[in-house]
Amino acid sequence: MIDKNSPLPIYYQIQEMIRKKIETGQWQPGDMLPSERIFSEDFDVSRMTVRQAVTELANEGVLMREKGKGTFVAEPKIEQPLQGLTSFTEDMKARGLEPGSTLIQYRLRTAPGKVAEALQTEVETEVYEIKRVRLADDVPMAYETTFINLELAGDIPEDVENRSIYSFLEQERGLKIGDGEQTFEASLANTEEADKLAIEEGAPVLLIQRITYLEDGTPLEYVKSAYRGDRYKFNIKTKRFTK
Amino acid sequence: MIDKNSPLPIYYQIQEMIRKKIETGQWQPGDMLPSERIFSEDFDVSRMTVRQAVTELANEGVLMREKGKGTFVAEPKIEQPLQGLTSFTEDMKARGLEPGSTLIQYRLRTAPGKVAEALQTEVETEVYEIKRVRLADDVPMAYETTFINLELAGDIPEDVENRSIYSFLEQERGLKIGDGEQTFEASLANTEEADKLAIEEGAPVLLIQRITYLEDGTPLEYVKSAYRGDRYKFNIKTKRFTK
DNA sequence: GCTCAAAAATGGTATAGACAACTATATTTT
DNA sequence: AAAATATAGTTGTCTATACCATTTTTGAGC
Repeated sequence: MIDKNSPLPIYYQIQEMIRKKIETGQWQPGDMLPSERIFSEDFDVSRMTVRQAVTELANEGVLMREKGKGTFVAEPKIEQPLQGLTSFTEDMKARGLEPGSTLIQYRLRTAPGKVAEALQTEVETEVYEIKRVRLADDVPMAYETTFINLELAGDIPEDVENRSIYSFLEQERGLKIGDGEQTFEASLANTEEADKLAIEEGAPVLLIQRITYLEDGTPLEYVKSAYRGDRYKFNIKTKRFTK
Repeated sequence: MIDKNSPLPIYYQIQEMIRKKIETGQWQPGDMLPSERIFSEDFDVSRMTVRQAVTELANEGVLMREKGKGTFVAEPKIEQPLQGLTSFTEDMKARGLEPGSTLIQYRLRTAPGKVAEALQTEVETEVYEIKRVRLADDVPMAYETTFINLELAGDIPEDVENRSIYSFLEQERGLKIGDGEQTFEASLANTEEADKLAIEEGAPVLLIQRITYLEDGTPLEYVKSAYRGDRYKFNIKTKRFTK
């Protein structure tokens, strides 16, 4: 199970082993892991090496340590998805609403200046421009324009409207999504937004812009969304880093 | 500098020492730190103890390690502070603006229903209610109402207006701030907000509500802020957790 | 059964040392 | 002068051990 001759560090192998046990459900949330001493005996490694593996997982929130008690599989916090980066689809589901979508525009074009800048490409780069009205329980919730780098994403079928682009790119294209940057801003609905969202011009809208990066740091998509101010609140959990 | 008889762990003392050197500018971004071996000799501690201190700081992004080269003070990524939970004061400084504050109201009162709920206390609980206009380079940026549990925070001097409440509570009260929950919402300025922010009634405002928790999970404060929509964008970096 | 004290088990901190992998510099060889 | 080689310095990984603080379990005595 642990290969001391592997080029991969032992602590890393232990980490992956633990992750797998949790992923496959062999270890359930709340379950106590073998103690560090047991671990080190079973794998014939030093306890400090086990700790190096467990410490990282504890920092990630996968495991919970309690002095004198043991190390446990952490509960998958229900709100955790919103802690990070979510698609509209995932967001609405987490709120108990049925996500939907109406495709307004779907085309390939060269990247506008701001988009090229955000995606760190040239203005000649071909990008998808996808405009959708996003529905929650069949009521307009947001008007969203997505720009995706064609080179990275490959062909995107036009029927994305009813599924999460994220899950499509992850499952069909094997892209690994990493971090994202978002900005939030309050504004008033312009004519187009008011029309698509079925609200009055000048009604409050929450503008969210997001740049999504792959795990290697390459910008994948740039999304501008206008959410109805009267129907949508964005929730996020944040962690304080000591200065 | 390092006290082996202190109740605080040695690695923690080293951590704080490094932080202070960076904060005070004695160590500048890009500077190379003394090597781990030098550190361990100078402080007469084991190298592993030094590593424990440095590892955490590297994880936080304060330091950068490069194998074969050394450990360096990380560039203070402009957006990084906003990755976590920041006070208005810290936020504005990170944007290169001079934070200021005008005290509008400062009193003790029993907690209103929503506040009691957010702070997980009873409505009879005494809380501070502090209303402040927050300035950036002397221009109104946000109108903020803070509720803080008296029992947890103890007496708060009235001159908080010119400092960060966070830093006061951390430094003077020894409270350790943990996570926070925030909601973002677009709205239109009501009469009071318009007056305090020197904008028109009905102008767009970004409403941010935040509950701040201590490390042990106890709610410490509940803050409602109205930011000028024409002057403020909230930036955040988020990380995607695999489902 | 109950209580209290002792023992065992657990994670937290710390040591002293070893070798590996990588980088930069100095030195030698060509 | 250029290239190859050695050398020193750095972080990365790992070992074996020790003691501490907290929690749980055990067991003796009642």
